[in-house]
Amino acid sequence: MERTYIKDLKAQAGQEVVIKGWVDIRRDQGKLIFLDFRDMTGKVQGVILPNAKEAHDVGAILRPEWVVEVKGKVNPRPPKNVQAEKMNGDIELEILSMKVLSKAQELPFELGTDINIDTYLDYLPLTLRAEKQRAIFKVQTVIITAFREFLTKEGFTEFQAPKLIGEDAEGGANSFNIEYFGHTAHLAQSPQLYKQIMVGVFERVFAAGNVYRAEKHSTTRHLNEYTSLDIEMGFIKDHTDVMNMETKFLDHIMKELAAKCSAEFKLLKSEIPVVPEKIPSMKLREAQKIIQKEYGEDCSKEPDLEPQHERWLCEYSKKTWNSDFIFITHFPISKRPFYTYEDEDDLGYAKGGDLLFRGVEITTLAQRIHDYDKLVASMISKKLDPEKFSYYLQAFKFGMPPHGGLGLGLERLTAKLLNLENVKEATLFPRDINRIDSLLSSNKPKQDL
RNA sequence: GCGGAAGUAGCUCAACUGGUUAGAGCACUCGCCUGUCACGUGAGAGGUUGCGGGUUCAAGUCCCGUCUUCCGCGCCA
Repeated sequence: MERTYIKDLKAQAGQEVVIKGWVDIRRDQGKLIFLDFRDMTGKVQGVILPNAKEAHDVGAILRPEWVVEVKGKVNPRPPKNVQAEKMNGDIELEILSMKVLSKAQELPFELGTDINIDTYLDYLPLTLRAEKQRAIFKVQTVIITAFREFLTKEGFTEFQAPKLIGEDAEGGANSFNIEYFGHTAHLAQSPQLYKQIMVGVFERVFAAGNVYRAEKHSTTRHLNEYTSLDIEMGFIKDHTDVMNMETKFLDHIMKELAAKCSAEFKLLKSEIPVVPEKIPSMKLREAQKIIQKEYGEDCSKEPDLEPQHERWLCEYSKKTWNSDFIFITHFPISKRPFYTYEDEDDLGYAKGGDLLFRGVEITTLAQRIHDYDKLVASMISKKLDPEKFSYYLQAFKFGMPPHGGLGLGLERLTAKLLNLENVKEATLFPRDINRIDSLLSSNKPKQDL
C-alpha cells in the first residue's frame, strides 16, 4: 500500500492508509494507547483500540522518536474529543498494525522543553527536530528563496564565490589560515572582491554562501562561520541605489514570509515587520546628535556605533517613524575598507553605511571605487600591497562601471525576525570559538555508542 | 583578549547565616487506568555536588588554584 502523507489524511476519511514517520508522544492508558505521529508534512493522533492485539503489543513498547510504518483507518473523532485548533484535530488514525523501522535510545530530554543553549548545541541532531527549530529553519529557507526570486527578477545573476582565497584576503588578522599544498591560503571572509569582479561580467550579481571570520568574540550575535547574502550592482548613481534595492528585496522577503510562514511566526511569538516605502536614513553624525539628545551620551568623537548605540537608534526609529529598520550612512572613510567610495560632497566620509534592524547591524553597504588609479591609491594609503591584489585589479584595468553592493547576515536577520536570543539558534550547526559540533568541546557529555 | 555570572540526578532547577541519609518536576523501570492530547495514578531506581587542595567537630555552602560554559565588551554581518 502506498504511503499517505499526514497532511493528506483528512481527504482519506473512512479509508485504510499507511503512514510513515516518527513517534512524537505516547500516551498509554492501558487498554487504550494514544500515539502522536510526525512526518515532514505534519502531525496526527493515532489510537490503538483494545481489540487490536498485535498493534497493542507494539504500541506498548514504542517511545518518542522511534520510526514506524503504521497501517490504520482514518476516522472522524468523537465530537467531544475534537481539538479544533490542532492540525488534524478533527480526525484520528485507528491503528490496525505497526512496523518498527528504527528504534531510538532513551532521549536525554523531552523534545520541545526548555534546555540551556550548551545542552541544545551538544545534541543538535536531536534538538533540531523540535517544532520550534523546524519553524526557525523553514523561515530561513523562505528568506533565502525570496531573496533569490526577487533579485533574479531584477536581472541579477547568482554566482558561487570561492571560499579558498590566496594572498589577497581583505584583512588578514582575522582570517583563518589553511595549509594549501605547501602554501598558506585563507578561508573567505567575504565574497567582496569576487562580486566586484563579477559586476564586470554580469553587471548585477548576487551570492548566498558561507564566510569565515577568525574573530575571538563570544556574543549572542557573532559566529565564526555565517551565511552572507551578497549583492553587487553596476551603473548606480550612488549608494542610495543600493539602499533602495535592499528596501525592495526586504519588502519582498517580508511579504513572502507573511504569505508562507504565519504559523511559524505565531509559534515563535514574533511579528513580521513592515518595510516602509522609504527606510529612515541619517548620517552617523546626525545619529550621534540624536543619541546625545535622547539618551544623554556624547559619542560624537567616535568613528563608529557601539552595540548600545545601535539598540538606541532602533528604538528611536521605531518610536519616531514606526520603522524596525534604519540606515546609518557616512562613516569616516578612514574606518572603511579600501574599496569604499568617498563622498565628494562630504569629504572624509563614505558613500555607504549600515542597516540596523531591531537593535543590531544586519548589513553594510556602499558605493565602491571603480577607477583603477584611485583604487590603487586607496590601497597604498591603507598600507596594502597592490601587487597582492593584482588579480582583482585586472577587473578595474579593463573597465568597470560605477557600482556598489551590500552584504547581509542571514542568521542575524533570522534571529531578529524571530526574537531569538542567540544568533546560534538561527544557525543549524554553529561554529564558535569553542565549538565545531562537539570537536572542540572538552567536557562534552559521554554518550552511548 | 578583558569584565561579570554560573557549574548539584539524563534534562530543568531547589537546598536559609556551614549542621541528620543532598530534594522536586520531567524522563527511565515495574504496576493500575476505554478518550487521552504536557493524560492521570501507585511504587522504584538514579548523585565522586566540574576537578584538585585548604579551613572546620562538620563543606554543595567558606578560602585558594584549575577546567568548562553562559552573558557583556572590543571587532564585525
